[in-house]
Amino acid sequence: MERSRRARQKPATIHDVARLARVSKSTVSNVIRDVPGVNPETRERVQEAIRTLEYRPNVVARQLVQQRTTLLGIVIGDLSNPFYAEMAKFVESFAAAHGYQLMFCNTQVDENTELDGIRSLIEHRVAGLLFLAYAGDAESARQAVGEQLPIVFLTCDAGWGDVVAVDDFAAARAGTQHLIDLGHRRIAYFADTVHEARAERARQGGYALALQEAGLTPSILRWHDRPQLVEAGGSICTIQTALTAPERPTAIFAANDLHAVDILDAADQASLRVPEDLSVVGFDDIAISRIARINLTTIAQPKEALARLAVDLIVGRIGGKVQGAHQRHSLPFTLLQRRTTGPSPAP
Amino acid sequence: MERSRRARQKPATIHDVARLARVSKSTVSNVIRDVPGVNPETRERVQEAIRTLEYRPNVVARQLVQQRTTLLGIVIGDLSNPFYAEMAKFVESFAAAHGYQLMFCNTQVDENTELDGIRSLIEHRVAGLLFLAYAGDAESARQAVGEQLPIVFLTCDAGWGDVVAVDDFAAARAGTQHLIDLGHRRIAYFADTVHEARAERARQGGYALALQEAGLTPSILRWHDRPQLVEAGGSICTIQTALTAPERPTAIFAANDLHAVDILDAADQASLRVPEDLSVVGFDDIAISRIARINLTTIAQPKEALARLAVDLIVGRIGGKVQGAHQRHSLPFTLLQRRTTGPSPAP
DNA sequence: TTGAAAGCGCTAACAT
DNA sequence: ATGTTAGCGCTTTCAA
Repeated sequence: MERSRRARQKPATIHDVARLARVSKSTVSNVIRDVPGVNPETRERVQEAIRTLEYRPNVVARQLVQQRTTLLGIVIGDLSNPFYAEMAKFVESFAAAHGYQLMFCNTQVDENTELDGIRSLIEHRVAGLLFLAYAGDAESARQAVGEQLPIVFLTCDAGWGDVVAVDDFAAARAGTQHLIDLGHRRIAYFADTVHEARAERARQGGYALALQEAGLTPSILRWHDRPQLVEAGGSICTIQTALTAPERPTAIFAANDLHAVDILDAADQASLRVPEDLSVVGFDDIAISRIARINLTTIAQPKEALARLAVDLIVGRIGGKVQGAHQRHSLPFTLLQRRTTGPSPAP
Repeated sequence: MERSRRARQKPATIHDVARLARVSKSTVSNVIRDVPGVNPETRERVQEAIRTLEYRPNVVARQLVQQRTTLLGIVIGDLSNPFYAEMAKFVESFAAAHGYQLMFCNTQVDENTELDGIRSLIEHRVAGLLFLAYAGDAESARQAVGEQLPIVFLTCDAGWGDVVAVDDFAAARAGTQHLIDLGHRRIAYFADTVHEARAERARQGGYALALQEAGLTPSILRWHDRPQLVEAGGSICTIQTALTAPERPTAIFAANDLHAVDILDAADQASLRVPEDLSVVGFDDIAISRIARINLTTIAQPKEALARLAVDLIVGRIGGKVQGAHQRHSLPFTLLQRRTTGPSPAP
């Protein structure tokens, strides 16, 4: 018993199976891979041997000889944002349906770790790379990746590789327009901390255009380093101050739902009523936004469709079914009018 | 140009580097692995070649020859639960700090897919397996895994492998006792849908014991298949009915924060005031529970410490630094009294 | 229908 | 200080 345990410390190999079944490695290989034309009797003998040895094919060896893996690298900005977690979940399930596994790399920490993560993914010879909101420097990532790998940017964009996303610019414009239509004149944008990201810039751009068309003045808020502090037009103050000052915004368009919830929370703490005193629009439609206590007006992204398309696309590229120049897929967004937006308060 | 592109379709190998640098493969290998005793000049020549060829060591080949990987398999119940997403994030970062990558497998879908996922992880020769709330059948998973792999159950338990978790039983008991101390007599438990899981059973057990000691009668609620419908003591009704019936509970202990938020939402829709009419206690302390609009009384788990310990443990087992029987680490929980619990309403 | 043999890219003795 | 060699476990021609 003790002996057989020890003996099995090293997992059985195809060779062990072949010996036990008294066939050659090739025959075992044929059985494993379901190649037709194996004598049923032989097949049974091999399978018997596989069972008794608890043999598990070594994918590492297979990958080496086949010169390809069924691994997809996924780079996630921040898993603790439910939007990305949900996206990752969808991606995982579609990838699995195509026979791909996910190696992942969450990389909020710092830019070098991030690059190391990407490098590690590549050294593992992932068949493709999926970026879910990459925040780092686009150029250095591009260099680390090189040319020989299908890349898909999902709900983000770095200017190279395929892109699957909603039209962030149009979406932000629509969200802002909704506020303008409600009569608001002082509408602020609550920016994401990752201001380099293209998606973030596009959202901000859509916001700015809507304001400009209405003859209004943009005003950008963003978290400062320390909690509860925001930067607004170069000066720093508490979020409560920003929300209650004389020239306070009557409406805020937030870069994402998490930020919108932060605003809601600050408003509550400043005894501001939503939407009577302050309207808030978010972006993403995460699960929590739907409950009665939040009931956030937001731009919904079609998460499942985005994930499916991204996976189909990258799998297509890997298999050579998709070729040619970078594609750009823009899926429709939806403005969900819930209860955090209402008419502008009288001046 | 076109030619050089084509030429680089296949990534450079150690052999290419050796040829270009006019040394042997071993020397290149020594340079890559930072083996001391390489002539500085030679080293420079090799590094030059590596740069010009954009050479990236093939981890797959290395893994094959070294007979080990630096991959950790992580099985996640439900990534869309922020608790698991946050845990996964911590695990990823500690694993990366130890030089390990994560292959992941989210598997709510169905049990077979789940087993396939585990099998795939094993065939990829992950060095260890981390379970974050495994929901499937413990025995079949155990069989799929076999004996030759370090396993750590993190915030869950299947009765085999190391366990890193809080004392779910004691925690649930404490949470329930808090409600009892507030004078509540009809306290229900809102169960997780995954009732086989040991952690879930432990929580339910702690709840039951606290009630029993106080001479009160347990009552279990859980989601039915269709939304908004719950099972309570064999009968099925809407959640609103369950919360407003004559014999309604005045307090609910929920299996996790997500469920607690569901209760809050249902209470809002039934015009029940929290905590005046209904007290609610959760479990996990996810980020959203902290905002003013939720302000959920809950049992907090030390997420970062749990993740760190789990990773240290599994890395220790892999490296042989940790040996012997399965360990069971119980980390302290904290009852966070916030604003969803208050005195029982007068009868 | 089965087997023999070459080799995927790398590491790790062992020689030189 | 560097090179030679023998595999790691598998797939895949090609022969038998």
